[in-house]
Amino acid sequence: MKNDEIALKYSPQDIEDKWYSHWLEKKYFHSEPDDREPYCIVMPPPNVTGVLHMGHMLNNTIQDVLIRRARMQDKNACWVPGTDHASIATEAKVVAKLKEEGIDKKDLSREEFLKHAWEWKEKHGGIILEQLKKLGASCDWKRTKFTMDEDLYESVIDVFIDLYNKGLIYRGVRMVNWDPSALTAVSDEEVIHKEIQSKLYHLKYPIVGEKDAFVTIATTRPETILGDTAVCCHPEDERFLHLKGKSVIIPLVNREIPIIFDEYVDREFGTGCLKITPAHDINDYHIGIKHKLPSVDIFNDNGTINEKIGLYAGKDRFDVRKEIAVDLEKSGYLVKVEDYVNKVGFSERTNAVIEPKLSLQWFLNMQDIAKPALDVVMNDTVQFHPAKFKNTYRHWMENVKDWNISRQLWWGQRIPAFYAPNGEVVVAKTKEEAFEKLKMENGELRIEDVRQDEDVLDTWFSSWLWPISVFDGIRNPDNKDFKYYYPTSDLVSAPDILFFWIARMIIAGLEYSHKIPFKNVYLTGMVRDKLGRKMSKSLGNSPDPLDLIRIYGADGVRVGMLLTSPAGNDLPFDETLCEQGRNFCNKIWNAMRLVNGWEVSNTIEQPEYAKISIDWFDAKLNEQLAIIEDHFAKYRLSDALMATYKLVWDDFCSWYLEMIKPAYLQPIDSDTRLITLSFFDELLQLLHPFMPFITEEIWHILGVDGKKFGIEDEPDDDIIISEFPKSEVFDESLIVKFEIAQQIITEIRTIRKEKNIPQKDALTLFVKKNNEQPETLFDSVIQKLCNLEKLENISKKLENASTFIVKSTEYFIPLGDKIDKEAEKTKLLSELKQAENLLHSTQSKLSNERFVSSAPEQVITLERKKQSDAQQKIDVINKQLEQLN
RNA sequence: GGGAGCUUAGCUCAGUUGGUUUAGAGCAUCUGCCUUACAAGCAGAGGGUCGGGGGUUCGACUCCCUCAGCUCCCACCA
Repeated sequence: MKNDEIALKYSPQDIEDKWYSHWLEKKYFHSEPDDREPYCIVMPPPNVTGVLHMGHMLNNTIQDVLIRRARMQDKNACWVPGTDHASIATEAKVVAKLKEEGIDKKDLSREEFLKHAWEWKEKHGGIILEQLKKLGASCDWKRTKFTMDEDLYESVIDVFIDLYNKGLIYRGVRMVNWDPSALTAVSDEEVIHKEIQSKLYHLKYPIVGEKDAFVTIATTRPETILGDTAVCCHPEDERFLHLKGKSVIIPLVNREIPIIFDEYVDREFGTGCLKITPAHDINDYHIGIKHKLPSVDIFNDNGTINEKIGLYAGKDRFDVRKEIAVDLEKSGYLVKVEDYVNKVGFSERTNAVIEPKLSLQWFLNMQDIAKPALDVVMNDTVQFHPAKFKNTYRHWMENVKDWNISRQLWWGQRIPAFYAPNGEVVVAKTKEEAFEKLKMENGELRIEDVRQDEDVLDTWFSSWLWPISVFDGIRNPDNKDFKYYYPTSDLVSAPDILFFWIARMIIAGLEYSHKIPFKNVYLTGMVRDKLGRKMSKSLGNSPDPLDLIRIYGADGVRVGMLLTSPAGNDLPFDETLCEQGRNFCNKIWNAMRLVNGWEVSNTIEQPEYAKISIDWFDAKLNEQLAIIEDHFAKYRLSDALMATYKLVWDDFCSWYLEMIKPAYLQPIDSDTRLITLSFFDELLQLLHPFMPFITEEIWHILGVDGKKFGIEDEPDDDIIISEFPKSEVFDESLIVKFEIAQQIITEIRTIRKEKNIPQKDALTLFVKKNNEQPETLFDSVIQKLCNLEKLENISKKLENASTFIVKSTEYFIPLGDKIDKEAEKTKLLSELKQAENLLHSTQSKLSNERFVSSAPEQVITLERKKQSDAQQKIDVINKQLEQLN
């Protein structure tokens, strides 16, 4: 393609869809087992009804970088995408949608409701996966899975039955976290405790048989007095010992309840006297059991007061709290109200205030199966990046509680437990199987009387099998895919689901495959806004990722996401990051336009400056490749990107291309052009995992290897499947020598700027060697970049010249009357001061006997070198100063 | 109430087992340039007593103690 057909600026819109379809067409994303080394990532399945947010962007960009790089390293890369049925969240959405249509879930049968839910899933499910394509995600879409797919569903049921048969799953009445909005129990992990500004109500309970005598209790939840069954004091609290054996009357309710004594009570807190409501508080529940108290449940499932007591029936718990406070005050039972901060549990999914509730649920005993999962993380069989999360993980695993796995919902895997009318329960895969089992106990039983449990399983009870079940490894562990891809390589996730998901996947992996599910866990941070707030829909502080892609291009956004997000660190997101990414795209684009526009000459000789520039960049490239490899090995993707960014922008564009580019309208020799194109190719390959679209486009504009080297029958491959660059041995001394040249060039540029000398006016540079041999290797480059008509060695100082010193070599640029002696003098004096400071510090070290005797040889040699360098520099500067005077 | 981690330039972060001249990077800032690849750019420059205090050491951003501030996780104190 000729340059006049190429846009002046990179325009991503034109090319992203083109290349994405091309990649799909060529089936580059699809993987089948073969004899290569597998590299596999299973995508953390987003909620099927979700839309793409910034967290997904970050997470999936990282996964795509890892997958694309592995693919280019000739591993068999497989990225399995999919979605999660997210039972609570999806069911809540479907219920809300039906409500809008005037349909109440209560009026629907289970089958009717599920029909609506599946319709909703078909309509909205998968939007998020389509959005990921815009980002460039190179997932194996043929392997897309859904946690309620038939095979995954069956795997969940099989696992439930197996765990039940092993005695690890049990059913029992426990105090659980009840979500009055979703109308289901949730696990401990699904409850988020937040500090809430609330009130502490002090209430008087009249003592039975004593006139005008009361005990005062303090509570944050006055509405629960309806369910009180005792008042409790500390057995050694002298203030209350006289109440032993007495009773009190619950205000308004007028029920008589005993005064009991228990060491649980904190004498210092509140009034030192506690009301006991066993049905609605976990502590009270335990005290209730201990003291054999009755339990009075006062709530309906939706958080309204039931009719048991006859007061406030049907009213919401929070309305009643206000109302009862007023009523208590009116009747004289309210002593005072204090402001008080306490922690309240909220439902992770619905944000409703959790109600502790006694109910019959299914639980998984975690104690024993968690142990091996703790070990594999602590001994780094599964590696966490960053490793600091090992601590958090250990703490949770060592204190793991039984997992409430039943949910009072319909959307999900239905619990395979079946009941006979007499209450007998069996766990079986089908109703028929259950019937057979039940019939052995009860010959009279008819299959119509067998009833399946109404509840479904926690969503995480299906996603904990994800890395296994996407390959059908539960039902069919000997299948080819499972044996090849599992254990997967890397998991990219966020710390907030460390327990929900990651820990449980490791547990399930060890229990059901006897292997770890993945070797590395990369934990990203949270995407936050500029003010440090978590991005959320309710705050409206989250940009629409697709808008960002439209504005900055997918590659620009990817770079923006990755630039400042080291593993485990939060990403303070700012659109200017995407701008930086877009600018980088443009920089690469323009470098392409330069290289692409050159006329080639087969006759001209390769200039000296080009030869040495090529040697230098080759060394620099390999040096940086080694560094980038190291960053990747340590999962430091931001650092890998930044190193690549600087290599491309600074070393390649700002230095190398300027060093070799021919004068305007002059042709370039073919050797230099070819080697430059191959450097460009390597850089594009290095960039490709981060910036897939622009690199594929430029790769094709510049022409693949075949065209470039005049070999027309080279296969016409795409960059996506080309080979990722590897570092080779390089000449480090070239890099060090060039650094000196860079200093000289910078000094000359500074002089040009200070003296206002345009680049087109040629200068002369004189070099006077002092103590060391000046480096001349890059003289041709210095001459070219600084537009020097002459570069000459001299043995005497030069008058009326601007000077600078690099190492201990003096450089002079004759400028005639442009020399400002005072300014030169000031410059020299400040340099002198620096050198003297350095000299002093080295001298004081070296004159310290204990330093000389105890520091290692190397350090002392270095210090001596510093000292002599400083001394030399001081001498040179002093001589120059003499001359100025 | 326990536990973990963090505090280095205006912002976001590097800084490997204490010793690489005067602690680095990107962005931002300032100055000068529309120099035919690129103003979404080029060139140059400034900016930090490494949170405070103490200690160990010949030597501390790095190790120890202490104080302060921030963050996260866990926990049934009304």
